Parts: sequence; C-alpha cells; structure tokens
Amino acid sequence: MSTAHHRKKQPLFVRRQLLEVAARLASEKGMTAVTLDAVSGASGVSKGGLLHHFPSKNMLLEALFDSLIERLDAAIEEAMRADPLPHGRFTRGYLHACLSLRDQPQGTKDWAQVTMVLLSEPQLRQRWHDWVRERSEEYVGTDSSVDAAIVRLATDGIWLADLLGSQDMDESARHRLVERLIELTQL
Amino acid sequence: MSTAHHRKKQPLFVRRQLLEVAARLASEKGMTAVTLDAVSGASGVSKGGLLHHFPSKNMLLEALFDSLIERLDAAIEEAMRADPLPHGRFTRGYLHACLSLRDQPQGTKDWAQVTMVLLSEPQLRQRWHDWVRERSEEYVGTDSSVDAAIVRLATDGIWLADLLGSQDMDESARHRLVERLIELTQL
DNA sequence: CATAACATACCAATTAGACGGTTTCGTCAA
DNA sequence: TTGACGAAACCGTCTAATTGGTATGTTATG
Repeated sequence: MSTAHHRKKQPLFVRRQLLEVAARLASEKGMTAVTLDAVSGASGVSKGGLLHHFPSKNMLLEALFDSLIERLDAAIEEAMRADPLPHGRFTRGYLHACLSLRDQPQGTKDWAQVTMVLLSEPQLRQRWHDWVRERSEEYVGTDSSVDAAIVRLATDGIWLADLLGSQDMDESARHRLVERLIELTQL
Repeated sequence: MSTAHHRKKQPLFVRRQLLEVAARLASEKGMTAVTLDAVSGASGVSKGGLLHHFPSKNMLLEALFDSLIERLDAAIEEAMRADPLPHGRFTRGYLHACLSLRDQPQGTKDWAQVTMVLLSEPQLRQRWHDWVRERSEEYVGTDSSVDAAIVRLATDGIWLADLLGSQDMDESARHRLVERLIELTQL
C-alpha cells in the first residue's frame, strides 16, 4: 500500500544503512536492543528487506563485525605506510589506527562501543582472536618486544576507556601519553 | 505440586546461586541468553522466586555488576596492603588484582567475560565510569604519572585479552611482561 | 522476461513481568 | 514452652508484547 518500495533501488546504500543503524542501536542501547524489528524500523526498511540483505540475525552481526575489521585493517595499513622505521611499525600503526578511528564522525560512529558490544557475543570472539593471532604472527620480527606488547595492550586500554565516553583526559595529557607510547615502541 | 518449595529456606544462598547462573549464561552465551526463564531454569529456582530476589531483570544485572565491583575492590585493597612503596601503589594493586581475579576458580568464573558483557549494557557503563573516576581522584598523589596511566591501560588490555581465552602467551613471557609493568610504575 | 530488490502478512516461540497461592521463619505474648 | 501471626521466601500459571524467521507478494532493473 505504501509507496515505500516504489523508490529507487539502491542495494549497496540500503545495506550500508542497515549496518549503520544496527551499530547505532548496539552502542546506544546494547545488544538486547538489536532486534530485526528495531533495525528494520529505524532504517525505514521493511523486515523482509532486511532479511533479504542478511538472511539471519547472525549474518547481520557478522557482517557488521567484518566491516569494523575492514576499517581497522585499512587504518593500520595507512598508518604503517607513513612510518619509515621498521622496528615497532605495526604497533605504532595499531596505536594510530585506534586513535584515528575514535574521532571519525563519518560512517559508523562509536566504533569502540560497537566493537565492544560485538565482542560480548561469544560467537564473534573467536574471529577477533584469529585476527589478533594472524597479526602477531605476521609481525613477529619487528613487534615482539615486551614494550611493544605493552603498548598494544595499552592501546586496547585506551580503546576500552573511550567506549565509556569519559572525557577525563585533556588533550595535552593525551598527547604526552601517546608520545610516551611511541617512545616505548622504539626502545 | 513439586516439593521444590518445601526445601529449607536459604535466601542468601539462592540469591548467590542466581547471580552465578546469570554470570555463567552471560559469559558462555552472551547477553541475549540471559533471560529470566533461562536463569530461573538453570538455577532450579522458579521464575517467581527469581523475581522475588530481583524485582526486575535490570535489578538482576545491576546486582551482578555490584558483586563484581565488590570483588575487584577487595582484591585491590588486599594487594595494596602488601605493598610498602607508596608511589604507584594503586596502579600495582590494580594490576595484581586483575591478574589474581583471572585464575580464581572459586565463585563467579570467567570474571573478565562477565564484566565485558555487562559493560556492553549502556546502563551499566556509567557506574563503571564513576568507579574509575573515584579511584583516579583518590590516588592522584601517587599514581598520576604517564607511565602509571600506561600500566593501568595495559592492565585493561590484559583483561581484554583474557576474555578471548587466548593462550598465545606462555608463562615466562607473561612474567616478563608483568615485571616490566611493575618497573614502569616505579619510575 | 528473469532476476534482484524490496514489501506485507503471517507464525510459533519466547519474552518480561504480574499475580495469587503455599510454605517457612522470626517474634512475642500467654 | 507454646502457639499465633505477620512477613519473608518461595512456587506455578497467565498474558500481552516481542522475537526471529517464513512465505508470498510487488516493483524496478538489466
């Protein structure tokens, strides 16, 4: 009856839209709020349309996770290309990538929160674990020092702190923190 | 009809039992699996009984969160008592507490995973944030160096890595890591 | 016209919680 | 010591709403 599905078909845009809405719901209201009805409703897409793009709820969550990992990979690679020093390069790339993803308003907002929520789903933990393992094996030659490990762990800590939206660290303190972390990767 | 509710009344035990079951469900199957039916069923307690102890699902989750924070506080305090050096004492206490809670099989298992899952609930993030803020203000005199902040962030990172159940760090590597972290708190 | 991109209408199962009942416990008077 | 008696600690059922998913359309696009 509605003219909703008379609109122009734009599968890629709709798919992207659905993922973004799912991400927003997850970060703002938690996993229990990410239902098919809620996602389709908030997207202006029917449930049938949603299930056309993602055959099941799990598929939706996995796709969301994939898109986040993709983003992260791209950001790391970009940061690493701008880094001339091999030693600790991956660790610095990881640090910069996490920092840059933090304040990019484009696309999926609240990256940290979404990732956190997704990691709270046991089914997706394994994939994250695999991702970490792959990287740590790939860069074992340049990023296996104790200090590098500490920097990467601290990066995860920053990521974790960000998701609380806590603004208890001013810009200069943060800058000193990052400077020190980079220094540690070069030891 | 069953004789189940003829058993001896042990409110504290039942309450504790319910929290443990909720924690296990959360860590093993994610938040979406923590339903009133599931918790009451796996506890051998009726739904009525569950709702008697925790008037709503939110109350149950909050109580679970409280019990975890309690544990953490106790572990930190214990670690700090055994530490003679004031400088960086809280940071070391935080580190040791997180490490010790990791491998205590007693009571609520999978502490990290449960905390993670709970933090994925936006309603509970604020409380964690408040907790962090309180501590960082209380120990501003002894634990406000950049390196101390890094150690605490890295501790969060370890906590995060633990919840993936990744065993990709052997005992000696871990020991060196902790040694280095402690060293950083003393600079 | 064939197929992909949607929409609408259902469905069985599950959900949080309300409700009223039953059993035990603490307490205090007789 | 007993024995009411109110309150706390349970139990089991009911329900309205929501859940993930199916089945079957309708429209646009190549």
